[in-house]
Amino acid sequence: MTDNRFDPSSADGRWQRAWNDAGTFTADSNSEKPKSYILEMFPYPSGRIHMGHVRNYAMGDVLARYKKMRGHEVLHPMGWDAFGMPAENAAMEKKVHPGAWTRSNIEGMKAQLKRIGFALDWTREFATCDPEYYGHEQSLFIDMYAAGLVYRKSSEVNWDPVDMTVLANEQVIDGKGWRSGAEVEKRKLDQWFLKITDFAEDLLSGLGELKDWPEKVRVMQENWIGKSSGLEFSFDLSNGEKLSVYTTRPDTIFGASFCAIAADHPIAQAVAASNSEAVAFIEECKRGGTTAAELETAEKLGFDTGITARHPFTGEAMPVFIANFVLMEYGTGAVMGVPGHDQRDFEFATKYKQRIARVVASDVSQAGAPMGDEAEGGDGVIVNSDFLDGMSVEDAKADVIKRAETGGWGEGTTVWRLRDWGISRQRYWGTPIPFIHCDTCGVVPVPKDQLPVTLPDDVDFETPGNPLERHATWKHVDCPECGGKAQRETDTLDTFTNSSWYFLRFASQPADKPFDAEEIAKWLPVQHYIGGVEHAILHLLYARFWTRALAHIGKLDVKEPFAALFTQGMVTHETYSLGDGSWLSPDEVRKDGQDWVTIENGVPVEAGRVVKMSKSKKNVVDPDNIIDEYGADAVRWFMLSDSPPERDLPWSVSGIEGCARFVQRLWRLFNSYDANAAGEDKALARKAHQAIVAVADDIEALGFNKAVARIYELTGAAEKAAPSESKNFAIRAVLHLVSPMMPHLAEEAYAKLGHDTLIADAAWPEHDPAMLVEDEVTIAIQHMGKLRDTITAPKGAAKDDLEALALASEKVQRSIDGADIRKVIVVPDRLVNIVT
RNA sequence: GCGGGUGUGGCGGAAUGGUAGACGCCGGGGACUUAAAAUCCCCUGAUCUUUGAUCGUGCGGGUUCGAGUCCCGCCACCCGCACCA
Repeated sequence: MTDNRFDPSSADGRWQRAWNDAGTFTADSNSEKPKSYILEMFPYPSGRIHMGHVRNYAMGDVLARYKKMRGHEVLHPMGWDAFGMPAENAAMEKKVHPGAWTRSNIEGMKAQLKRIGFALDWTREFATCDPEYYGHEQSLFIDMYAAGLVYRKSSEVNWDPVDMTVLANEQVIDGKGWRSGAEVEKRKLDQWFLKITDFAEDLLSGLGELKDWPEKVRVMQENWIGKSSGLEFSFDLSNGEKLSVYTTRPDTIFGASFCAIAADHPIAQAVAASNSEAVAFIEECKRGGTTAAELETAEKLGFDTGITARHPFTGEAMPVFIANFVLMEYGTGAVMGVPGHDQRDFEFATKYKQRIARVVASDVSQAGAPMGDEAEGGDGVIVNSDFLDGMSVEDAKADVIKRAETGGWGEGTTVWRLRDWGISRQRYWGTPIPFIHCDTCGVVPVPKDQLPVTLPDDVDFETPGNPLERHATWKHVDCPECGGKAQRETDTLDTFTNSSWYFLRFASQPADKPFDAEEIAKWLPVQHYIGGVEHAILHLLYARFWTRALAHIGKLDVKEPFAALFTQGMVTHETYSLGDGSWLSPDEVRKDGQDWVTIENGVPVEAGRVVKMSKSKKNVVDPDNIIDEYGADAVRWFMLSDSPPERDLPWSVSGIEGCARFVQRLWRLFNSYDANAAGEDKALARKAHQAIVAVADDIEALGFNKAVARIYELTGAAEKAAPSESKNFAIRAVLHLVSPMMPHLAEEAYAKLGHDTLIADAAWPEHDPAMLVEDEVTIAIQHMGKLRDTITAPKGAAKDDLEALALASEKVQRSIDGADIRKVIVVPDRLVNIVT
């Protein structure tokens, strides 16, 4: 260690050990201090920490360290979302056990995280594949079962033929498996479900209170829950049956000219039983693609069943079609067609020559106005609708619902897009569902004293499918109730279950139960939850649901687990390709003048778009290599600089070099500290006090890029100043302000200044409010709103004085050029604007 | 189509309706050095007739003494959702 250079390779590890040995970041639940729970979404142990993790955790780390400096007891834990398919895929490809693969990844990634110096409480670390953790999860699942929140039903599932597993609706993207990309098939299986729909209303209304969540995420969840209200009612059919339909526009009922049912609607199936043309049509419907582009262009197709439906008011007989645009899964799987006021119905009616009537108009006088070439969805008054004529859309909706309910042929209902959460997975590497199937007793929960139901180790992945299913002995057990021969459930829980309550286990981890409600109450809700926006719907909705469900069954007194959510942007990097579709990694190319060439043989390379770092594009930069070269603090600083945290951050070599230079620049500044210096430098002292306040405000608002800029400014000012007491104060301020971001450098300098305590334990510097105000200000002088001059005036100068000073300016007089002054606007301490 | 977001120098980006471009990167010039690295200093939105002026925050209007910021109407790009009745 020399005075002129800070050496991260020696200092980083030394301070990391010091924090570890002192237990600096171990959270004390019994502390009297105000508590802060700072959490970043825990990683899946895929193998390596990537830059996205580093950025995510650097943000949380600054918050955690800052809160600690502000006198809070901080809980900032870390663990591993360790169940999941990649481990099984690795098992198949590399012939390693999923557990061994996962454990070794955890070990490596933990070492990587430690090298970055995060202020984490490692005493609370766990992996979701620990039997202790998933055993408690099984216990909670059994509790939910007892409370009626878990049920089984035979249902058609999305079957991924490659991964050999069931997928949740959310895991099916454009009809393909989210991981394998394989075309998803439909299969009927007995499945386990969680009743998330019981909480639909609550999950929706709760969003309104999440003021510190991004608007975007709340809207996405709102759309996902998809509440709509309308009328469900039945048509009498010509074959004697009834057809139930759902509509959000009962006010347009007089505009109905046909009915349409889904291809897999029971009535459609019945028609198909005796009609081969109907069979062919239904087949065709099922073949249709489900991608956005296909749906956009897909023609509305229908098949006339020959059945008619009787209009409840007019008695008109309306044809019933099987139609390709009606979904069995939503509403009743059948709709009334109102072509005048629904675009899909309009297209359908145009093709199949159905009546297109106007029943809503801008004004009663427009009742006879012809329809245009598309449906009219707008508001207006009801026309051509008998007793509804002249009513507003809203009034007519209410009136029709009332008449239906009075007449007993329908009722006002709420329909949700949200479905119950199918949690069965035909997979090995997950939490075993703790139930036993007995021929005599049915489905029986595993007694709690027999938990955890652990995964067997001796499994093979040579054949596709679920290893638990074909294990020789694992599933064969005695029934806990009758003692007869029975079989274990071989499905495991969806991995999203594991991440639905891990934040509770971090806060409280007793051995004998999942968590302690009183301990939870000390920490929850999480004050800052930080992670990627890709979890906006699934993980965050499921976690909100679990928290509510556990509160509902009396395990908790918390409803919303995450008070504030922050979704950070991605780390991006330029891409390099040879132009033939193959990608090159950043360390295979170099810059040759303005162009890029390969290092190996100088072949020209195309520099492509700046996109998220990904293995497939090979534009990945490994944090370990960067830390080796520049040290942890430079990487942390880069992750926080420049881009606002919610936006993407483009990685660049010159950027990290700049950060590393700044580390050394700070080191030189800290070394210029002269304990014997005397005298005041009021301007510098003022800047330091202002920075103390501004950086704190910026960090609290998660404006890390702005905090960084202010630290640069204060650093620059301190560097230029001559030695003085004020300069020393400014240096100490910079040291403290930068310590959450560059903790290693800060500790090293803090020790060098003679402290034998850790700066991590130090308090945020105090500021003097009197020092925040300047005593001189620069006043802008404008003529007609255009800047003409600036003057320096004492802070708080009188308006008249400022006006006089402004008019005395030669530049201003030249600009006015003798014109009549009509008005002078004076904004104290800001500007003077002369209007002529 | 619906919903949300974003548009400011060569780049990332600052700016309670009040001096647009803070801060960083890149680039240019200089100092130190035998030389290099490191470091330090200066310049760096555009244009012009350059001690100064004009233009300039996606485009077109408006409100205002004053608009990147507020209002109206557009455009482009990004993200999410989607035959959801």
